[in-house]
Amino acid sequence: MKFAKVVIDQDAKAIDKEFEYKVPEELDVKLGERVNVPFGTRVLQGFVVGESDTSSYDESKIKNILSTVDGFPVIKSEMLALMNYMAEKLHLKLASILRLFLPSEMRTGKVKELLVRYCELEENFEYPSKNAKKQIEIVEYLKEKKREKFSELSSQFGYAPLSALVKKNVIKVSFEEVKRQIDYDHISGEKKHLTDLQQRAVDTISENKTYLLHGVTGSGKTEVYMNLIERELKKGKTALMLVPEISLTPQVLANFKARFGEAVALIHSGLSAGERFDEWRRIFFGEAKVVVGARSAIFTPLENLGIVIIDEEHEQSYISESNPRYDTHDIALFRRQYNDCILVLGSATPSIESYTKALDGEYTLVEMPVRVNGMEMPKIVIIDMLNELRHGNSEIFSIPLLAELGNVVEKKKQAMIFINRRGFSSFQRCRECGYVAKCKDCDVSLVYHRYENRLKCHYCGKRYKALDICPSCGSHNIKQGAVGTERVVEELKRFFPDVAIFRMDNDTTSTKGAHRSILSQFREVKPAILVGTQMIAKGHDFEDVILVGIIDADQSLYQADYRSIERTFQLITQVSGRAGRSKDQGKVILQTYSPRHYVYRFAQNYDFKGFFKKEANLRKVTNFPPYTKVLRILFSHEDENIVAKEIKVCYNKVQKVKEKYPDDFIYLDVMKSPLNRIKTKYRYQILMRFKLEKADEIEKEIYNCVDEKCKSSVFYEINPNNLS
DNA sequence: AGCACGCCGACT
DNA sequence: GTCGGCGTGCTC
Repeated sequence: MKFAKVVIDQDAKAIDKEFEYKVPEELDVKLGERVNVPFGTRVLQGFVVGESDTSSYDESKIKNILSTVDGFPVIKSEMLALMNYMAEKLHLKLASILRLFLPSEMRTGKVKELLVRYCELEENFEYPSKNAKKQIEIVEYLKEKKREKFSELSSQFGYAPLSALVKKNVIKVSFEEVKRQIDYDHISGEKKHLTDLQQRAVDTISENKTYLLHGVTGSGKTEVYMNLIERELKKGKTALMLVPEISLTPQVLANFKARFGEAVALIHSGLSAGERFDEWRRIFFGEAKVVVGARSAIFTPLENLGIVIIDEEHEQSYISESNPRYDTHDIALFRRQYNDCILVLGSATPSIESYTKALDGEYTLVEMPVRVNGMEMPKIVIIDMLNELRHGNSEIFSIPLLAELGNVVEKKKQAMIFINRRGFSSFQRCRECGYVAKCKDCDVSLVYHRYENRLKCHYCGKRYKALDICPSCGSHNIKQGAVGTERVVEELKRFFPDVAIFRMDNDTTSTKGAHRSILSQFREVKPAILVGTQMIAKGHDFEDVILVGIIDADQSLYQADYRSIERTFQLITQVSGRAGRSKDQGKVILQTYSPRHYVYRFAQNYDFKGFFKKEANLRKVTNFPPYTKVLRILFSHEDENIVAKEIKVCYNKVQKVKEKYPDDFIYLDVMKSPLNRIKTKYRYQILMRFKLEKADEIEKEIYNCVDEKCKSSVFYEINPNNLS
């Protein structure tokens, strides 16, 4: 290599490209290494992402690489390929992609290897004098043990005699790196016997392709995953397993640690900087063969990958919504292909996208329709809250829910109350007839904006007057806003003053470990009620929970988002899984103002296939993904005039593209983002929806529309989850 | 990003 | 005259 292509490690659009440098003879620079390079008047760090014998730039201007940073390539070749893929496909900055591949600790340099001082006796040491009793003890101890931690000796015999021995050169001190230990629950790792269904799944998932594992809650997917991983390990391969929120699922980690021991590395946001740094290096240098982690773990540098698993593949947390924006599925598919290995997407309620691909043959469908213990799913009772109102009950809780709660208390069992509160915006609903305002053009629910007292469509930006009279029945009884967890706890205390009530939401779990602590407290008390948001939907299995109450199931149903119905189905199924893990069949009370909505009928019968058919058909006729593509381009800048002007220029160009493909575009418009100003930056967006056939072609043209040197920062998002 | 260069106003 | 404002443009 005479010339190296270097990406400067700076998060700026203007310099986000490859710069060429000469590699000096005496310097051994490898592809993927971090290097220090002269850049303008400064010295900056960069990544070597390419090499060649010739240069494509004025050679007299090409400078020398000054030095290497780590002495080995931190970016492996798979990740370089992934960088190029992500840059082209997702239009992300090269530097920001590369940063995903390294623990941030490596760039800031703040975290170092954890070094521990070890003590050993010098070869020809002078025996301490008779008076120095402690020193003699230490020497005798070391004669026996040969080697011991400085801190251990110090605490056992005292610091003074120890340091005296070191000073007299009786004891030699050396430093050794120790990896930080990560906290997890210890359980026994005995291998469970697989049911026929599980065994069949393990046997089926054997070719290097993508599988969608559709297994009902309690069908024992984790055990299947572990067997698959074991098989790959036996072949000398490595395994990557992603879970949605690892801090919420401690038992998954405990299971893996018990089964695979030291071979497991853990990557998630709850780790301290030092822990993450250590785990990353254990993976990089091949010590760890199995990685369990949240979204970002998809970028871990495991080599010789045999299997990638995405558990609960439908979860929203697999999509990164802050930059760089990416969908874990795309990255997993890339890595599967690159390594020619197995990819398993597992879920009790697969996403419409994934299930569609499975039916189309793109993924192979594997089904586990029965629970391991043969137990029935808990019975779901749908309560019509309008009916409750009509009968004079305007409380948060329906009569049947109160009755069931009373029953739980009497039996000294446990209940969970789930509040489906997402985001901070809400819809308006008529309390008489249940009417919810929808956008005329988009068929999504309108979102109520308090400051402006208006209803807005988050898809097309159209604004409507807020409701004061119901257009459907003429009632003035319009309600908005969501019921919070705090309020529910208050109300519960009124009805059950002597029962232990726990609350779990963002407010009560902000400190590290709070989550686990609330759950373990709850476990100890009977009778008890746990009130919480999404985060109680996952977590430990509680044997004594025989009742789950869903307060306002509609909350997620009327989100201004084409995926809201799908999400509601997933949520109900998941929450219901919390009830009846024991001998008693559990019960679910689901309170809704739209009892006739098909999502509840299908959820009640645990009929995923029926639901899928209905929902997929709706997406088809309303032209939403997976049958079309939604593309959002978000511009943001401090100066509102600049964003507005720049996005207008861009929009005009996109319109030209639309004219070129008149039959493919379903929708195109430009608007302020619903969250117009965030962190002093004004946000404007172009939204469009087009058919799939020529999507790649159209996308390419769209990307060319954006002026390379515009001042606003620009983000692209495909099929965004929310449009704020 | 961050630094140099450059072209304008008000100061010892 | 010259010190310093920040607009523009470049960095292999």
